[in-house]
Amino acid sequence: MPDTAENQAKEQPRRRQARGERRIAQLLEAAASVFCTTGYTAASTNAIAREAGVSPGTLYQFFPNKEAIAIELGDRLMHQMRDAYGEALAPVDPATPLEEAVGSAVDRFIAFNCEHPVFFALMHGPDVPGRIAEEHDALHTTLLARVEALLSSLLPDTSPADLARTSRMCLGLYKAGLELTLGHEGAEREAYVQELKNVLVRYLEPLVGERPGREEASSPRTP
Amino acid sequence: MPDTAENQAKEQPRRRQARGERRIAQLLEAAASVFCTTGYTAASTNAIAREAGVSPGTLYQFFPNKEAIAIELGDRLMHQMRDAYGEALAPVDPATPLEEAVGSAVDRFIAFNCEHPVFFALMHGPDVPGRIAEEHDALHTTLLARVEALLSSLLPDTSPADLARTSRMCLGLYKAGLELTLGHEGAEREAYVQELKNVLVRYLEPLVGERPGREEASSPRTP
DNA sequence: CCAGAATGCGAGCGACCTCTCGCTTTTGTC
DNA sequence: GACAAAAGCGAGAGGTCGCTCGCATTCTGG
Repeated sequence: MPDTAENQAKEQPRRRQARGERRIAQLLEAAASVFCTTGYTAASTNAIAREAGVSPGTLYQFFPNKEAIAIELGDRLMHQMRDAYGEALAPVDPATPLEEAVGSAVDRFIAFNCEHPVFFALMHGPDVPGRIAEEHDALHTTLLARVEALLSSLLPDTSPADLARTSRMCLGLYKAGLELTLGHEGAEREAYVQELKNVLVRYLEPLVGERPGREEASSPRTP
Repeated sequence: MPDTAENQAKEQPRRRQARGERRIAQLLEAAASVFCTTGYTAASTNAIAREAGVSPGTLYQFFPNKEAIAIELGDRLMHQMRDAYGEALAPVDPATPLEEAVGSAVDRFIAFNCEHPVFFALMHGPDVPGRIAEEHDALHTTLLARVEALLSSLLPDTSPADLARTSRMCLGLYKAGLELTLGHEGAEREAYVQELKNVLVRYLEPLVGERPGREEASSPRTP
């Protein structure tokens, strides 16, 4: 199969110059900024082009439509996340204290979301259409599976239904804590992160309390 | 001041016939349905009129603009909520067990939101413009103040900053639990309500543990 | 019963948004 | 330097949506 014109739907639609790659990065950055402040639907392609300092026509030189911008942005973020924190929830040494497991997982994901606030904006808005919602669902399912795996190793004797419910609950609590965390800066942000950890640990502690080799540790506030 | 034409901006803009009141209720019901399925911004006034079985012109006979529909809907819901559950968070007998206080407050608000899913759609979407966001903020502030008052009576010796943070956290957790609850039906819904109560109680328990006349009660799962 | 107000209609106006198209300018290659 | 491909432009086509306006119909008070 020769690399003719009709092969353009796969991988490399056409040859890009270095300038083009730079423009793409620039446009994605601009899109991230606009999506963050206005959300996906309210963000106009003209506004994204203006933010990037190019004409609307130039934007459509590199993206077939508005949705593709969000898709590409989401894909790149997903890759970055997998590269940086792919193992965040994977290793589940049953001997790890609950505080430590929860704390490190929360820290990793909070850090990523603080560095890339678009991620939350894209994955949280109820206004995203088709394809992006699919990405959202895929991510949610992946995360849910990870959490479920982690919890099932911590809570071996729990029914699948309870496990699924508890996992969803943990994800929901994390999302709520993330929203509060992103809404604050500096020391206050740190405090919210700590509160989120407290919530999760205290929620899960009674469920794993029967595990061998664990002592009771209850610190009412952060020491 | 006579009740002339220029007095129409207050209270009763003009005289309504019974048919008009019926149409208004009908339009609001249709709007609630459309808002629920598509969100506020994506909901078109033509779609609302179609859902109500009237022409677009008729809709604008009763509402000056799209925003006013949401405002009126929000106002009516707020009134219903105040009438039905206004006292839900108010009475704070310090002798009340934490489980009971949290449980009844959660039950009341969950019940209201289950009966009126529009409420969540209107108050949750990040796409709502100006005035509705104000209503949202007002409600949030009110609820926050109530929670803060309730917690301050349970936790007398806590700094105002910690109190505010804990209150916000509780509200955020409630919102997360509400979303999960609304996403399920029947027995599963009940289970999520119970999990939400567990989360809140376990989160707050260590903070009120020093209160006199309380015994430790830790039930790993719902009995 | 009738005058005037309230209700009801639906084509269509203006604003905005996504995306296109013909064109010029820049870049890489021989 | 010549030439093709890529990058860049911006007016505007085509479409949707909020909302209006002129006119027809139904109600209500005197």
